[in-house]
Amino acid sequence: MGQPLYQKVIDTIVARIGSGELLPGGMLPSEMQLAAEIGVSQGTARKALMMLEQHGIVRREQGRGSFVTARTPESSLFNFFRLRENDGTIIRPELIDEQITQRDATPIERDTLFDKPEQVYEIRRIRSLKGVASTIESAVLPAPIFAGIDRRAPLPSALYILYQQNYGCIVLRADESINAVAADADEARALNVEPGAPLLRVERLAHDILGRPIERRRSVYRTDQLSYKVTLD
Amino acid sequence: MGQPLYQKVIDTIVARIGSGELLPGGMLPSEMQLAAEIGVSQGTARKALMMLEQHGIVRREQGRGSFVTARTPESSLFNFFRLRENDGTIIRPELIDEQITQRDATPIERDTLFDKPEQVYEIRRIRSLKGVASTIESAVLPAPIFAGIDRRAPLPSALYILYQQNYGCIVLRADESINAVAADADEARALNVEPGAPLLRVERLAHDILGRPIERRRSVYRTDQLSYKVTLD
DNA sequence: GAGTGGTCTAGACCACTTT
DNA sequence: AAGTGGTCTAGACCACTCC
Repeated sequence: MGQPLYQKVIDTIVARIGSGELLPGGMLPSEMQLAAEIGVSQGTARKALMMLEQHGIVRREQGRGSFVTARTPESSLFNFFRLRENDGTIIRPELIDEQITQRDATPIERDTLFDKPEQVYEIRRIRSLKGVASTIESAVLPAPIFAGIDRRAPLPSALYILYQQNYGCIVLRADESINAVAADADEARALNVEPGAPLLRVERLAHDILGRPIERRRSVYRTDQLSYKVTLD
Repeated sequence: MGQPLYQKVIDTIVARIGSGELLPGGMLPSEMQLAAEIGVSQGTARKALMMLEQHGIVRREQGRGSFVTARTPESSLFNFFRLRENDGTIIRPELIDEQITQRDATPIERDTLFDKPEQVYEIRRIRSLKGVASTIESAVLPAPIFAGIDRRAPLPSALYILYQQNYGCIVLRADESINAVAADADEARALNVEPGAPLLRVERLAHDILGRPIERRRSVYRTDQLSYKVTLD
């Protein structure tokens, strides 16, 4: 055997999720069923399920079963939206403005997004926090994967739920690059600050359950009242 | 049994590390030895060791053994120092200036640091990246735990190695709160930027292997050439 | 009561490192 | 050759959920 048997179990389950055979929130076969199907022992199926749980791909509940991780609007939004009150309280963003366009991919977009798309959708949004316009976001998606997303406006606040429910893309990881920048004229107007005021710029590349880079996002935040909070380990 | 047996194994090992009986980098007993010592099966000792490995507390190597995680200057520094080149390359900071003082703890320091210390050490440093003064840092430590650290100046660039090797504190987790701020007069002078220029302010609370909050740190970074990079999942 | 995952054991064989 | 961790199996009992 070139690879461990539990890896075969993992691959099988991830493939079934990716193909839509297993839906987010849906129940997986039990340890015994999986073991019998794939031809391994119950302990090996168990190890695979535990590893999938560690990766956040499945959730296991004693007495009930194993389920494909369904990111709720709450968990999905706040796992990747890190702005918090200074005491750590979560805040619900509210949509102020939204534009969706389809256009040619820039060279860097084509090179960094999955499958090197020639066309992308760009979702531009301005959202408020606690009644104050606080975020400007631009999300860029490969058009082949998210076909027709421009006809779904207005989009929900939690985009990743939309990706999951309508396009089968479960976002599990995002790499972010953070800088302090001075507000330009457009940003100052949209966020109601002075030009040159310090803003937090966050550039993100989000990956789905198969590790495919499926979204580039650039966000600009006011952080005079709120903070970006993260844990390192 | 109120708690799982593997938890007993974990607690035993963590206690031995915390007490100095097991040193960072040192070898742990084998799975069989641990099982015999604590009175569990080899599989249970194995599970405990694997969980400790996931938490980054031990490292396991096939054919060699299990070892207490020794954070090298490289891994320790760059796991918690997130400034990178825009392409992700790591950068080695160099010390420009350092001051260590002992003083009364502020109320918030006393309340958030381990054991509510009345006295703290404060380490103020300015460091350069790629030849440009880029970071101002202030680390605040409980004096009872870090007794005499003020006599160790000049300190190494990787403070967490010092904490580990001389005070038995292995830093494994840090909660950070990030804001974009405008440079004040002092910061502008130290970092050679205009007053009001955007800077990244990072406030950190670092916890050791026992979960004790042992350092408050406030850093201010220039991010015009570099970026703070982090992965969310 | 039936089915699920959680814990624990005992043993086997393999791959790797060290002596 | 001896010792280590890595994989895999088979089986037991428990705690929990659902019917």
